[in-house]
Amino acid sequence: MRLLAVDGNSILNRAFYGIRPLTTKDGQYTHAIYGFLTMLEKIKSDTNPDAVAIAFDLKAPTFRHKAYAGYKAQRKGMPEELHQQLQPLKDLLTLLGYTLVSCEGYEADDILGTFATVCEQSGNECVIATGDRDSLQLVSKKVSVRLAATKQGAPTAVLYDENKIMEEYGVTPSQLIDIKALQGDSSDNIPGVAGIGPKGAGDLIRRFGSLDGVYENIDSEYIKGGTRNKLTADKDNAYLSRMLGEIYRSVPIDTDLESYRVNMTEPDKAAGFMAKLELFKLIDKLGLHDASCNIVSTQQESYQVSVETLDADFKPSDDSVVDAEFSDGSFVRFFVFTENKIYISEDEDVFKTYLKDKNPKTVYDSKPIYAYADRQGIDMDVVSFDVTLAAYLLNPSSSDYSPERLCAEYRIEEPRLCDNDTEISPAYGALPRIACALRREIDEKNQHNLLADIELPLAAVLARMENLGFLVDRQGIEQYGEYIGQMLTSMEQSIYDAVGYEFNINSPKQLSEALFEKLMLPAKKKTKSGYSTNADVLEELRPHHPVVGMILEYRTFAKLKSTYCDGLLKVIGEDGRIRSSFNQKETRTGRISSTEPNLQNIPVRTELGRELRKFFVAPEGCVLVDADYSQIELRVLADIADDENMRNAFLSNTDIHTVTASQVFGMPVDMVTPIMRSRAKAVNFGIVYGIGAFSLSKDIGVTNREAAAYIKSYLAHYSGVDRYMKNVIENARETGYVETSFGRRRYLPELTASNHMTRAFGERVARNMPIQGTAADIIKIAMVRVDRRLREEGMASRLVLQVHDELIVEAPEYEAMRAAMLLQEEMENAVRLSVPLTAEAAMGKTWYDAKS
DNA sequence: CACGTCACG
DNA sequence: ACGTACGTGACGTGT
Repeated sequence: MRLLAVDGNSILNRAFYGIRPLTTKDGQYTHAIYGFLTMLEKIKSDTNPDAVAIAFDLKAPTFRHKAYAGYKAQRKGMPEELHQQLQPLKDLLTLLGYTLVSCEGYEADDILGTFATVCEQSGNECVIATGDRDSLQLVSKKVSVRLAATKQGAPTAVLYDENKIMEEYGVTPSQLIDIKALQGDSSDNIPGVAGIGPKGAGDLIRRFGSLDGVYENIDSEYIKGGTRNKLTADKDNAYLSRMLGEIYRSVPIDTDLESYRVNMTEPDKAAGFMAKLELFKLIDKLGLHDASCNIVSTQQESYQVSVETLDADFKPSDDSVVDAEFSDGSFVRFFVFTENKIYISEDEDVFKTYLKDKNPKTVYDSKPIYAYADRQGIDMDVVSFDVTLAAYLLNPSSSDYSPERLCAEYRIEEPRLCDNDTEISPAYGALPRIACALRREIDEKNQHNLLADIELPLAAVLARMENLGFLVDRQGIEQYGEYIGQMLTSMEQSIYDAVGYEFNINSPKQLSEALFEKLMLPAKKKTKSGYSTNADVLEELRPHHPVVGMILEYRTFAKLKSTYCDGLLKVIGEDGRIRSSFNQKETRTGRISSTEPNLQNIPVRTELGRELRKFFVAPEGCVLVDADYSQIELRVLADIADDENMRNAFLSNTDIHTVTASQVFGMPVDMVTPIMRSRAKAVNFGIVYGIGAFSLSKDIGVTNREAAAYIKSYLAHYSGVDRYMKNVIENARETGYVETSFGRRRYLPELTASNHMTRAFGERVARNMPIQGTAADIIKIAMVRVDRRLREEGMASRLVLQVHDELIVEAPEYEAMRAAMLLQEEMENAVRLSVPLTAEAAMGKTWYDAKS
């Protein structure tokens, strides 16, 4: 038979460092477990073993059989993020039916060596799975090694047999031990012979066959004087190293291969265990998906739901959930999920009646339903519950709010569906239970108001904005694009001339060849795959060569052409309007995002780019009304941090950056120079983002030291902000999350990481999210109110776009002034903070003109 | 599909 | 000793 012998610790290590970190909601790391099992599956499918043994080291200190006290004593303990995955992995492997092998005083590779020997002697085959090349010495006719590695997240396992080793090293497997005896291995504390490296050691062993052979021929003409002296001086070390490097092969373990057959007795438990670790992909991969639902609800009886056609009107019961299916915006069918039944109906009139009904509605996903109602001219009430929005509030870091995922996450059983002649997934049958669980958790976390007063009504507003779209001037964009295109062609030529040959300027790879190899410009910053050519770097290089400026200009033009001209032209509707999607469940801070196209990043900072906004227009007889908050994030900060100085700055209505400059530089407001103001402005931004002196110094071009002094002075003068920044992190460490003034949460497992970078990132997020998130809450409230008032007051003006601190309304000329007043009023009064909120409104025929 | 780059708040 | 501000989305290149 064929035994697969796995070096558990080695594979776990490879998985841990080879895959990007992943945690459950509460911060338990799981990526090494995930990586281990995908690797194991990969090797199993490559080798098709009859039995599997998984070897683990026992707890340190493991001195194995060698009487060498220093051996591995300096090896660092494993990081906490890895350690916390070890026991769960072992438990899971056991549940999956694998036999684990450990032995006091021996390391995993000794156990592998023992299996290799036993198989060899009994005429069985042994495949060793490890990430450690040391085990290559075990290879023989009957024993092969699968060397595990992760290539960009995907597991690979290269086969090493005798031929492959000869090909790669030019020696036999056992000669590898002799090579290592000479070259040593600092990571394993194997000394070797000082001054002999991999090359020398390989040459010697290939020539003389073994360590003994080398020393027998120590005086031969083939060994040069210098090498001879080194070998003689370290002879004892060489033989000690040989002993240390040789894997032990007689560990007292069960060597009856029959007892290592894989035997999973409780697949349900195994799947449940993985569900707890939120390793849902893995459950699928191991073919355990259905089973998982049965265990995750251990207390409940397995239940079934029947699927029926809805044949009459219905009054949805309190605990039913509705979902609807549309195709190109047209109604297809809708579902009513109750505890025991799923009703399906293709009757559009029944659905419309339901929408018009005043009963409370619990739906799976409300936005498409609002959008449909809006298109049908149905004035439907705000729903009372939306499953996906509730799930988003409970964990905005998730990227999947499907019923399948929610079932697994909230340990809710997926029912068995009877008479199911639709393609609907069984998890939908659990929607009533999911909704029930989410309601309870929303209440527990005090997020009911956030859901009911902000997110639920906002979904309807977004749906209407999506339906309406933003009118554009197609011809204008086309002409602008043609001009940009002509400019690009001529710039392209100038760049080729300046560099001396033609290449693809859009390729960072080819561009860096041109700049750093052909033109020999000094490279400043590296990326993963080469030298960076980003705008910061090019800006520094500008004085070195005239082509650099041309490339920078080329880049801005290329961006305008591809993303904005070509990109926008592709998505203009037949009626000349562009309809973006607004995603309410995307960001971890509570902002909304805009896609296909993204209308939240239309250029504004440079004049040429800003011109594009002239093609975002109001229809005949209408104008655009645009209002944006002034310094909303800093006002929120002043409020949240309860900082008296900053509050007073806003109360006195003086320019915040000027006030900050006067605080930081210690001088009266009227002595502040433009340079000081602009530096203070950068500090204000930096503070909101979680600041570091290094980045600040780079941003404003002062020394690290000066930047640090600015920050210090800032925090000394804004002591409330200083206090807040300290408190918010401390709090987040205790509770595991941060939250906005309105109770929107973000969990921060990063704060417990042992990696400095990761933890520092967590801390910056902790400082930033409550600020950015509260600002997001505020403008959402404003949107709900603006939309409500426009409709209640019978006005024809409508919201068309939100850009984080800016709202745009399309208004008939006759009511434009009124819309502008309404907009500004609702934005400023959306909430009451300890500082005033101000919004500036302006109007014009185009977005360009309507920006104040 | 990942990466580098760059557009916005 | 490490790498360097928060949050997004789209495009082109290259594996």
